[in-house]
Amino acid sequence: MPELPEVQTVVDDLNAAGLVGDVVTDVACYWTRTLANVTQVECQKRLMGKQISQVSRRGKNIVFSFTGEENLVIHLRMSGRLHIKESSQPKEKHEHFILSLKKSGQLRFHDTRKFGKVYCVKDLDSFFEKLGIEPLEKDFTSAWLHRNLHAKKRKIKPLLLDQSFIAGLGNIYVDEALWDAQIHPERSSDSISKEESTSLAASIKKVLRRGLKNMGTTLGTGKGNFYSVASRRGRNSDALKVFRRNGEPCPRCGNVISKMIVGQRGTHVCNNCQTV
DNA sequence: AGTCTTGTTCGACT
DNA sequence: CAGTCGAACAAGAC
Repeated sequence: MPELPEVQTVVDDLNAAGLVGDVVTDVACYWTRTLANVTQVECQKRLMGKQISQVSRRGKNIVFSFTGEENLVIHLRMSGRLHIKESSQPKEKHEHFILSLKKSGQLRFHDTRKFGKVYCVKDLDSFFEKLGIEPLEKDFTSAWLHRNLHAKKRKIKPLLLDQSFIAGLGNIYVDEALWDAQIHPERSSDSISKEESTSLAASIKKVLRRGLKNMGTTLGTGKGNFYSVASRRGRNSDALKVFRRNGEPCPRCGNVISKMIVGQRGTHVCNNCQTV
């Protein structure tokens, strides 16, 4: 569920909550596979007594950096959420990982579908080695996009979803960006012209920044939907133009928005103004 | 009851 | 090697 704007919203909330400077007093994991690359015992051994020096984001990953070359990386995948609670509050069914802190209480990782992952990482550079470019950083330009689209021969949508190509885009913002740039999701990457690359790069930044401004996209009311740290919903769903709007008129041309499968993912498209 | 899902990875296949 | 496809992970929403 959470893509770049949602993950950044969570990171901003964690920073606003004042986690930086706090110290780890305990580590607990209740679903073995959540803690992906270390055992609970090893994670505990490595983090106990360490102080949080920074909370940041890389792609869809949340990075807690500690003094003494340790990091905790959390990927929310489909249904992960982070909440800060008092240790006296009863543990909920889907809270699978809990980091206890000296001042702030407990950081709890809640994940109904259990796809989320927590990693203990010393060397962030090698951990993120295969992760692609950050779409909101200044090295992500239309020239970069055009050059790299032409280095591949893949359908544009699955390529944009590939985290080793661009880090942080997911199904919602890719559908929105392709609609905004008027490019059909099944176009071959090497068929995208220079002009189209320019509008696509601009559209990607535009939809991500709008999602960020609206503090993320929350769809529906289900438990698996996006909620930020203080269980706050994102307001970006009203700003979506095509995602889950199949059957509704395209806001640009009035043609009915349709839904199709591209790269095994549900895909929303206006077949009139997104050119094949 | 059956189908779908906002993410990622792996192996089989072309 | 490059790319595509289905399955797997797991639970809930519709």
